[in-house]
Order: sequence, then structure tokens, then C-alpha cells
Amino acid sequence: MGVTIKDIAKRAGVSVTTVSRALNGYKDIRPETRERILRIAEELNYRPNAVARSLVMKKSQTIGLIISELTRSRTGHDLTFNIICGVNDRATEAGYDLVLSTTDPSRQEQVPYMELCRRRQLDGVILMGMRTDDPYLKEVVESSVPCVLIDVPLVGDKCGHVTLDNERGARMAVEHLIAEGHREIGMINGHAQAFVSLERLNGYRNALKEAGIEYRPEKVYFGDFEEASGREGIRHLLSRFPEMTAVFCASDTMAIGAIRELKDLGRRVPEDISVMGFDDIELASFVTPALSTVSQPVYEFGRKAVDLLIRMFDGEIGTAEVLEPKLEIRESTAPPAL
Amino acid sequence: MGVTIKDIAKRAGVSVTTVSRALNGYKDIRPETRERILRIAEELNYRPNAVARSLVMKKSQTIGLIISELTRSRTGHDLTFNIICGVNDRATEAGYDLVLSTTDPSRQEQVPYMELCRRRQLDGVILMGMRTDDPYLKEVVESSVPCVLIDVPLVGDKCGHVTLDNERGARMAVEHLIAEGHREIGMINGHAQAFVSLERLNGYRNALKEAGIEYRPEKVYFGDFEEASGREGIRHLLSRFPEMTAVFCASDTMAIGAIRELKDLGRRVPEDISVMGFDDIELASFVTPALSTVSQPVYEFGRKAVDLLIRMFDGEIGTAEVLEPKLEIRESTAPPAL
DNA sequence: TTGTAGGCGTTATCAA
DNA sequence: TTGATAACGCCTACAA
Repeated sequence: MGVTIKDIAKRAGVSVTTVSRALNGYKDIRPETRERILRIAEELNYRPNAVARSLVMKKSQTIGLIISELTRSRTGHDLTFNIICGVNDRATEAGYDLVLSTTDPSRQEQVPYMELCRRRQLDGVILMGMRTDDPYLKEVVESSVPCVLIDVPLVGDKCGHVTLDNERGARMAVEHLIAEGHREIGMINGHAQAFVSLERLNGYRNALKEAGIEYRPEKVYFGDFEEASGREGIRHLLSRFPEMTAVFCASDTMAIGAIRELKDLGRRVPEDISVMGFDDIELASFVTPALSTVSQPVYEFGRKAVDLLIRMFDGEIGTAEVLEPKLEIRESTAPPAL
Repeated sequence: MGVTIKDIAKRAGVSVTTVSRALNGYKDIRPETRERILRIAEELNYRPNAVARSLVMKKSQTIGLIISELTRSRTGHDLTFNIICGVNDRATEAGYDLVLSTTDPSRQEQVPYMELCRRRQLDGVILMGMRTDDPYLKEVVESSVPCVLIDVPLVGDKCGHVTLDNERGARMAVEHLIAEGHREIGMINGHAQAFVSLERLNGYRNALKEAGIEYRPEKVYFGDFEEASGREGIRHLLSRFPEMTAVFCASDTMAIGAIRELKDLGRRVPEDISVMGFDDIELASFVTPALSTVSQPVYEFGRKAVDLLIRMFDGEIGTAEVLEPKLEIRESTAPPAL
């Protein structure tokens, strides 16, 4: 079907070796023959067969993007999508193809991600959406194929990660609330199986501490990043701490849930209570009131992940890429009423 | 590095042929040897090398998902993402890997998508985001690799598509407006290079016609699906037809733009003017007022696309899969004021 | 500067 | 029921 170097060789009256050399830009070849071969390749509209090449080179020029529970959670959509874009753009620029794959906790047991790597001879892998209790995690670190984790702070010889300075982001958010005069600040956190939850909690605590405000664990509700848990969280917190004037949420989705619940409860945002989100998803600026939040450069996450991976291909060891958050103050936060 | 059938053969004291047969479930093999081989494969943690297999089988068990301008337009994100999910889920179920690829109009010239197909020996391709004037279109139809187009109504021997009944969707939307009592209805359409724009325009015209309302081309503004053009569109229309009491937009994003512009103009939605969207993106139910719109089963688009592709692998010819829209009435539409 | 030969891991065609 | 042997398309010593 397709044109092969054999066809070119025949037509050019040389051996396949020579064709291969010419095509791959080797210099031990007479300029004339080289020209001729290139011309013929052009004429025949030759395209190298990446599959055959991969087989012999043991490199596929392909990186895998493995996403845990792609479809499942509604929350991550915006984030996930932008990371995909970043990964895709950078990979394309660098001449790599991208294979997309997903795992469910259930499916993971049976078909570990390493299988994909070996099966397709992936040069490297980017993983996102993994929980701290994910059975894959150890497999990843021990693995011999270079991998980059998103939001999982592991570093190894051939394993790096890119993440946000989540502690700092959370701290900035709470500091802002404090600067506006709040002192009774609750937190609706993500689930404890996400690294970012822990880090954001630290940021919350540190901000309180610096301001001389006592940290009380009961003021932190653990949700699951989704809207419903934002609603539950705010009700839970409010029933116990009616004096609360502000709440910091570990995701915009939960913040939106909280705002909606507050509306149902007849409380005004931000007049009665300020709500701060995290992520800066597209929705954040469209809801009413527009959400104050912490913005993460997610598209950049994707690009950096590919960069890091490629550097590991070139022999570097894994590193941690920590990107900076940015505070995005909109309408859902304000000084507390007197 | 990896375990190959050769290793298994050696260990089992048989030839690679036998191993291959055993592994692939051929039946002309003695049960004992078969068991033994399987056991050894298990012990050695053997994984077939898909690359080698692809080379000889001339099939890669891989389908390509090619998206035009993935990053570029903000509009399609939600739609695009859900289609990706659908494609991914169905492909995984069916045992296909997915390679993601994007094209820019600029890049398209140099690296036609066919190259990817040949390079990676893709079994088939799903294309989305293509415009009617896309130079690729003819390449696609002429191509020998099976392909499925999203929202481009082409059918061929090895080419099918999945789309929405856009005419019907638009008609339903406008009929609803008419049923509520509107007679002065404008339209903010997408750009003319999208097939869906044409079909939605037809739906708008047909609904008017059936209701005995004169169709006037000047009442249709051609935008580009993005928010800004929704703002422009509504201003343009309103300046010419101040009597307008409702507007039908060919995308939610434009509808949201229109609503925002109306707010800036001091007009209330839906009291002063009703706004109907199209797509039912996530945002639609979160904005204020919540958007009345036409919902498309995008996730299903993705799944159907893969289904269709696989059927073509099995010898069927390309067909058209037309899915049904659903009206989603929320708060942005209401009967006109007297 | 060029060609020969071998191999990458699999499957497939024939014999045996 | 099994095993040589030859592909698949490409790359790379090694030889010429």
C-alpha cells in the first residue's frame, strides 16, 4: 500500500541502506545520490513508517497521557481540559505524538498503566488525577519509563512532577480574607486522598497562625471537590460556627456549591459571608457573584510536564516543577459586616 | 528489556510459532502445551508488543482523534471535552488506543492529517472542528482510511459522520419562543463556515414560516460562536430592530455574551427580551439568569463516532448518525411583555 | 561512498 | 499438533 524505502531504493537504483541514510541526514553519502533520493521520496510522497521505526529503535516518539477517572468527576473538567491542551501543544511542537488513556480505580487492578507503556513502547508518561492511596503510585515510581506526575509530589530518578505551590496559594487566599478583616474563617477542603488538600490545609493554617488566629480543626470540613460537598460543607460549618464570616474552599466547584446553598439559606454573599474558591475555572468568573479565587496556570502545567519529560529522555533526573498561584479577587469576598 | 515470545518459547521448549498460537487462542494446539505456555507467560509477566504486532498485521488497534484548533477557540471547550470523553470511553471498551492530534489551519498545509494516519498506521480517524472551507475536507473523503466526521455532513464509502439534527433543534427553540408569544425574533448565528450554522438557520426560518411570520435576512447576524460576537450581535440587531422581543443564538457562549451586553444596556432578561442559546454547555445552567437552550448529547457523539468507525472496520459503508436535540427551558426566556 | 546482512517482536504460510 | 521460514519496514554494524 504505502511507499517504503524499498520502493525508493529500487527507483533510485541504490540499496535501502543508502536510502535510509539519505533520509536520515547522514553525511557519508554523495550529495548527488542524496539529492536524487530525496527527490524521489518527494515524488513518491514517501512517509516513514513510525511503527517499523519504533520497533527497531525501541523508541516510539510517543508519550502517554494517563488520566485517572477522566469522565467520572465533573469537577476537574476545566482543569483537565486545559492540561490536555498544554500537553498536546508542547508534545506536538517537540515532535511527539500523544496517546490518551484513562484508568478507573476498578480497571486499574486488572490493567496496570505499565502495560500500556510496554505495549505501545511509550517513551514516557504523564499521569494526572491520582490519589495518594492509588495502588499505581508505587508502580509508577519503581517503573523504568520516565514519568511526570501532575499534583503528586514524588521525585525519583526517572520520575518528576509539576504542581502548584498549593500552600502558598491557600495562604494568599486566607491572608486576603484576614486583610479584609475576617477572623472567623472556615475551610471546606477536598478529600484527604489528594495531595493538594493537605497542602492547601497547611496554607490555611499558616495564614491563621501568622495572623495570631487560633486554628481549630473543627472548622475544616472535608468534602470531595464537588459541588454537593460544598453545599454540605457550608451547612455543616455554619450550624457549628454561626459566627463564621468567611469560608475558604479548596475548589471553585465547592465554592459555587457553598454560594448556592447560602442563597437557599437566605444568606447573602459577600455581605453576610465571604466565599473564596480555588482553581479559577472558567465558571468562576461567570457565576453571580463572580468568584474570588486562586488561579493556577493549568495550561502551563501541561507544557511543563512535557518539557520535564523530554529532559528526562535526555538523561536528566526527575525534578519538581512548582508553579506560582495568583490571587483573583472578584465579587464573592468583601470585608465582614460590623 | 521486555519479555518476548522468544523467551517464552525457550523456556517452554517449543517454537515461537507455537507460543504465538497459544497466546492468540488458536485451537490447533495440545491443551497441555497451551496451558504450559500460558502459565509461563504469566510467570514471566509477558506483555505482547503492540508495535511489532502492528507492523505485521498492518493494523494498529489505534484510532486517531483529530481536533481542529483545540486550544484556539474558547467556545468549544465543554463540547470538545465531552466528545473526547465519549470517544475515549468507547474506544477503551472496544480495545482501541487513542491518539490525540490537533491541527491548525496554518499547520494543516504542511502536515496533512493523512500523514499521521500513515505514519502511525491508524486504523481509523475521527475528525472534529472542521470548517466547510477546510482544505482537508477533500483529502478526508478521498482518503482510504475510514473516518468519521463530527458535525460535517459527508458520507462516503469509508466516511461517515455523527451530528445533531440541528435544523430540528433550532426549530424547537424558535417554536418555543413563538409559543410563548414572541413574533419579533432575531437570530445570532455562528459563522457561515460551519455546517451547523446553516442548519440552525434553516430551523429558524422554518419555525418562522410555519408560524406565518415573515423571514427577514437582516434579522440574522453572523457571529463566530464566541462571546464577543454575541455582544456585537445583540447590539447590531437591537439598533436595527428595537421591536425585537427575543433572540435565538446559535451557541450558548454567544447567548451569554448577548445577555451580558443587554445587562450593560440596561435591558432585563427575560422581562425585556428573551434569549435562547444552543449547546447546553455547563455554564448555561450556572449563569444568571440560567440559560434556556438546546441540549446536544455530546458525550454520545463521541461514543457513536467510535461505534461507526468500528462498523466501517468491519466492512460497512459510511452512514450518517443524526442525534436528537432536547429543549432545556430555564430562566432566560419568557413571554414578551405586553 | 555504498551495499550486505542481521535483527527488532510478531504473525502467517507451509511443511512435517 | 508443531516447527522452520519468511515476511512487515526500518535501522545499523560491518564489509567492500
